[in-house]
Amino acid sequence: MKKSWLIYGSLMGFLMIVLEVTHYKAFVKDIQIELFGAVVGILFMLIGVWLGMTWYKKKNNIERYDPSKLGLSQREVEVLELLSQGYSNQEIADKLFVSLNTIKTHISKIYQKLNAKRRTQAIQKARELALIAPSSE
Amino acid sequence: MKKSWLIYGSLMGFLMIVLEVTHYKAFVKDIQIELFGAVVGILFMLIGVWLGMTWYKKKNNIERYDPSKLGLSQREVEVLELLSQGYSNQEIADKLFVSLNTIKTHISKIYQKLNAKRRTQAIQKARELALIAPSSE
DNA sequence: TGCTAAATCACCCGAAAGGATGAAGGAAAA
DNA sequence: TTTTCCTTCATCCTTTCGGGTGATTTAGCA
Repeated sequence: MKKSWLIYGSLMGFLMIVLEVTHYKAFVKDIQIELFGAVVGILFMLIGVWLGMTWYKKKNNIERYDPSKLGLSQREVEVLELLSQGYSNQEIADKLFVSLNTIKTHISKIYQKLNAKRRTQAIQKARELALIAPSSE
Repeated sequence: MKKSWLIYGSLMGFLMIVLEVTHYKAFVKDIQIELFGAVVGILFMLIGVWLGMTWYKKKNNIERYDPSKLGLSQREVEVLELLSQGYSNQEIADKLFVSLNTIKTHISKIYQKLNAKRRTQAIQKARELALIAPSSE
């Protein structure tokens, strides 16, 4: 996080200098403003592309969390796994030999801990955090 | 593929106009060239970030099963994608600028075609068939 | 040009899911 | 031995989902 901002800052600083130089040259040598705009545009576009790719890469390279670091208990992970496999609450309850209410309680806590509002969102987050099998079937 | 280029093209066209206007104003009202450069830079930076993320996303997308082989329409795949990203029907409707009922209809057909009973099951099956991104954000 | 599929939207109704809250037994830790 | 957490279960209530059905418009195809 901090590192990317350092790089970003450095680049911005560097660009300011470049802009200054370009700016004066543009004035002194009477270079057309369109060319100036084009150069600036291309430069920033390139930086933008690089930044975009870097950020996206980082975003998708989240470290695999230990379920316990999120406060998820074994049972909750178990439920989460079945949840992500497309089972209904009732089916999960049957599989784990507990009541429907129990499953609902577990799932409620899973939502809190994963900061999810829906089961599909919980699946999504669990997948991002690699809490569940990559493409479990 | 073609769609992204359309968007890109449109944006470029739009920006050309913006640049033209900015350009003339810069001349007429004697706005400083630094401001012009900054505006151009920020605009292209934004586009660049967007492009970078989009391209990187595409690059990392494994080939997907042909949705048409399952009889899934483009729109249905689109809905399926959002579905798998954890959005509620209402949210999907808002994102696609259609009514909730429309989304429900789409989803019903998706279930039929994927032979799913629940949205979580649809996600599961779509993932198995690689109809959707492996770990789409 | 009539047929078909896609996309859109609506209404009704029951099922499933989710939120809030409380409670109780047991195990582990402080 | 308190305290804390996990697991279990419950009730009440609201929201979301999903099934069924039907309708309209538009675009492509035969």
